[in-house]
Amino acid sequence: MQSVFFHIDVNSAYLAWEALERLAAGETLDLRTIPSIIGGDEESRRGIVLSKSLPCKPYGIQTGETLMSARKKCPGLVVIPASFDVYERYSDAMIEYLHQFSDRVQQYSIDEAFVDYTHMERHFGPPLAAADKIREGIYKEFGYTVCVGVGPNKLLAKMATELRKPNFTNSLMHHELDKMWRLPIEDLFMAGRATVPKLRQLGIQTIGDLARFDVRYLVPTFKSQSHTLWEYANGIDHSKIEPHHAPAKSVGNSTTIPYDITRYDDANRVLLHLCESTGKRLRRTGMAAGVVSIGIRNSAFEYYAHQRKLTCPTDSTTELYYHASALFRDVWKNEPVRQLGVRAEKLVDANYAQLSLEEYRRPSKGMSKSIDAIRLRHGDEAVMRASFLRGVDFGDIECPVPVATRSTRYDTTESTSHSDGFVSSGKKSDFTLNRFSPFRATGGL
DNA sequence: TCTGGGGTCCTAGGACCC
DNA sequence: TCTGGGGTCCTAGGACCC
Repeated sequence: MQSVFFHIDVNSAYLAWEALERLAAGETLDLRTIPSIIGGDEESRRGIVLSKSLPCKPYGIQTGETLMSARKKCPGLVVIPASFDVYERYSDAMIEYLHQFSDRVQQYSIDEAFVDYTHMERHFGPPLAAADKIREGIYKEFGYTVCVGVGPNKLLAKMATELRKPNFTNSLMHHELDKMWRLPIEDLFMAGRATVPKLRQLGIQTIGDLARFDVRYLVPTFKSQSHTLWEYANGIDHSKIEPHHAPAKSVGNSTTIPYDITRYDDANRVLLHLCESTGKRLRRTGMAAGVVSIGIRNSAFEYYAHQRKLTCPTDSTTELYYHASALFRDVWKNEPVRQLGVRAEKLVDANYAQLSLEEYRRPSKGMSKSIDAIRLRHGDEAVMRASFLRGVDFGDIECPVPVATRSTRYDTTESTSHSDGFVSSGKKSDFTLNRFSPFRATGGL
């Protein structure tokens, strides 16, 4: 029995979903009918184009280019900041819809999914007809267009989706491989920025060139990657649908600062903020970090990271911050910093995480949880760290602005020099969930 | 074009142990 | 002792994806 897979890819996902969300809220203008993009924060002036409407095409606006550059190309461009929580809702609805066609559905990213259609023909007809049914069904049900790729495996289904856009069904079966072989090598899945120049060096220009290449001559350059690349070029892929997203192996947050940070204290406050959001996500998912890492990008866009294994896993903001700050102190080269990141890695179940004696003595863990609870009820700004009260403007970082008149101070009894008091501001605001990506973005499919 | 923010996986070298 | 080899852990860095 020949396997059949579908790959579903939402056309201009963020923009389409944003447009629909606004129409549903009563707006009359459909963003899809004017030159518009979903991009970063306008004020930080460092955003990029994440998604664009079809009318952007004549202006040559590309996904990934800076907002400034896009604006130059099209002065009347409408720029909308991304609302990932909204897009996740639309994404989840689509996944649920797809389940009527097969119980083997894999959410691959926020706007892509795989469906294993093997053995399902008697329910919904031949693959191409079923693929059209999905494409038209999604449009009827939700009002946006998708491309559907049909292939004998996930790789070819995904490659098929790219053949014609938007709103098409394409097939790429084994006997149709020449459709893919004609494409330039950079169109191959896993042939990225670093790999493509090396392949070209070997005289490989198209996917077909790579398919015919003697794999032995790839090994010196690409090592273990050689066989994967060669197999992909030949349409070979044995990966299975993974219907349940695997538990996250790491969580983290990073941010680009609107101006380059040059002071140690400013960097620390950004780190603290990042530790708060990371810690909150850990606690919400019941995980604890066995490794803490920080990432630094300097004004020359060079990136370096540092990590540290913890003697005992933690989900406490204060502990994350203690380590993040120490790591930063260890490696910062005293150069202007434009981006900072904090990651929690080697995640373990917090319930099984071994607690050190020190942890027992500290109130920090319980306190982090209490603060989460207060914020859940009264908003993020209901409780804030005293160190934020100076109210430095971090632009796109949601740095709480002090509004406290009557404040209550909670002191921690921690012995670390990095502890911060918390201040209750009494201000109420809606609680917004931190963006959480349940999706796998792996090296493979 | 001067570049966001979320991830995963692989490799290689050094430390350390037997 | 001037000298082996294998295994594992830790860390840094690079590559890819959306």
